[in-house]
Order: sequence, then structure tokens, then C-alpha cells
Amino acid sequence: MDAPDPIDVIHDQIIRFSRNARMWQHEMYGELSFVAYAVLTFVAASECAHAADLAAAYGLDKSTVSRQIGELVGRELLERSPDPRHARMQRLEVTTQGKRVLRAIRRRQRRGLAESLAGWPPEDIETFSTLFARFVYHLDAATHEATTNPTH
Amino acid sequence: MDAPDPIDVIHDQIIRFSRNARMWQHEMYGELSFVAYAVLTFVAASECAHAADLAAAYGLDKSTVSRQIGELVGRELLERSPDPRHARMQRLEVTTQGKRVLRAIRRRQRRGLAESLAGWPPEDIETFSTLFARFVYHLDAATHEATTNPTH
DNA sequence: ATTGAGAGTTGTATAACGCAACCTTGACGG
DNA sequence: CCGTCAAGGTTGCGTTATACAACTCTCAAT
Repeated sequence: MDAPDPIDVIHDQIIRFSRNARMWQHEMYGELSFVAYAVLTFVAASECAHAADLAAAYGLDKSTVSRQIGELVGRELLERSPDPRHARMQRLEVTTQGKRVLRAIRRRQRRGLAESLAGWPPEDIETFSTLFARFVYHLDAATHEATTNPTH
Repeated sequence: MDAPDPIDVIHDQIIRFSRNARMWQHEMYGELSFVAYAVLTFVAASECAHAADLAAAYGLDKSTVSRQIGELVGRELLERSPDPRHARMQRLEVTTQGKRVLRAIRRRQRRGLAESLAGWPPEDIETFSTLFARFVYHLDAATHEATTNPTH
């Protein structure tokens, strides 16, 4: 009963986590789908985001993004207006209500997370957050490299 | 420029990770969808799993599981036979080829993971794997509790 | 002026999913 | 025994998210 390879352990956790995320998606993002939430977050975070940026960021088709935006505009969570400087693009902005919804979802997620971590010693939380951030960063980098540098 | 709350950092990483997972799903699971992969893994791991168990484990409808199994049987990755002891249930087994496919996917995932972690000091990997496992465990417990104990 | 590329929309097909209706089997109580 | 009922599984059907392709519109470069 020697200790298992840490990489295998991490791999296993990723699978479990994905399974869980799938199962609790509705719960986590409330009235929004994951993609809708991501779109809203992206627009909120970046000054003057365009639809094409969203498609690139999430690996989605233009049409999908267009329709998602349309839906969010219809629900008055997002505002779409022609960009005065580049008439072929459009400026996206999160409405006040959109920000409210976003805040509510974030709050709910954060609360759930805090509950899960309730019993943890603060220094473990700190350590985990640091390592987790590094991990996701490296994962991001690796996958991004895989596209731009097709030497598989 | 004080340090951000670790919980917020973790939250942010979860979102980023989910985004990435969505984007690289095809790459990660190869010829299988995530659900198909999960089904195969589940059957492989548990002696004599039934379709209903799968539905419960992944929060999917019976019909969805049934069709997924049908597809996997059609591709000869899974074998479905009447259970001799409970005629209304059926016994599921991963075929030799199914095991081969599973191994190949796992290998690929593991390699990608190892690449991402290439520059890490071993003790950090070790620490991260431990904390990550604890984290997913607690997340699991919290979400599970949320269903069985509806005091929301 | 012409051409070409990029941003966005819309039509269409597909795949995954949930819900509901259904069939079969076995357990349990008259 | 026999009827009722719950559980496992399948199938029909509608919904939704998605990709792909064809299109329009605008701008920039020659």
C-alpha cells in the first residue's frame, strides 16, 4: 500500500470534479447557462469586448456567440450597440440588471465554496489557492501551446 | 495591492478551469464524449454496475443512460447481457476493446497533465494533489448534502 | 473602383438531453 | 394463488445548444 502517484491522484480529481460540475451546473449558475455566465463575465471584465473575442476565448462558433448575446440582450442583461469607431463591430456592455445577476450568482457560488472549505485551516486554503492558480495557469498554457504550435 | 481573498482566487480558478475543460473536451476524451467516458469508467470500476446506478451517479435521466449504453454497445466497447439473478436488470461489462480505448485516453490525459506539471518541484505536486483531493472530496460532500438534506 | 478580409446574422442539420408513456419482472399482501 | 405496485429499461417526442455554411455589410489596401 505505497502512496499512489500524485499525478494520478490529480487526474482522478479532475474527473470527479468535472462530473460534479456537470451535475450541479444548473444550481451553480442559477438562471444562466454556463456559457451565458461566461459571456457576461467576459464582457464585464474586459473594456469593450466584441463578439469575436468571446468566440475565440471560449472556442465557440460565431453563430453560437451571436445567439447567446441575442438571448442575453433579450433578457436585458447585456446591451448591444454599434461601435462608433468601427461600424462593422458592436460594443457590448453589461446592463445594471446584468451586473446584479452576476453579483448574485457569484455570491451564491462563493458561499457554497466557503461552506466546502469551512473546516480547513487558513494556511491550507492559502496554499491550495496558490497552487491551484498555478496549476490552472499551466494547464491553460499547455493547451494554448497545443493549438498555436501544432507539433503534436 | 493587498493579497486577494484565497476563496476568491479558488473561485476564479474553478471558472477558468471549467472554461478550459469545455474547450478541450474533444481533445481530452478523444473519440468518446465526456458522458461516454464516464459511463465506461464507472462500469470498469464497479463490479456489476447497472444502468440505474449510472443515472444516479451522474444525475442523468434513465433514457439518456440507456441510449449512451446502446451507443457504446454498438461500438463494441460495452457488453450488455441479462443479469441471471435479476432478470429485469442487465449486467454491464467493458469489453477488451473498451478497456483498450479507456487505457489510451487515460494515457493521453496523464501525459498532458504531466507536461503541464513538468516544471513543478515534486513536493509542490505532492502537496497540490493532497489538497486538491481534499477539496474535491469536500465539494462532493457539500453538494451531496444539499440534495439529501433540503434545508436550503 | 475593385477586391478581399473581418464582424455579425440567419438558415439548417445534428446530437444530447429530459419527460412521459410504455413494457417486463419480481415482491408483497390479500 | 392472484392482483397490485414499484423498479429497471426502452422508445417516442420535443427542446436546446451547438457547428457549419451562406449571406450581408463595412472597411482597408491596392
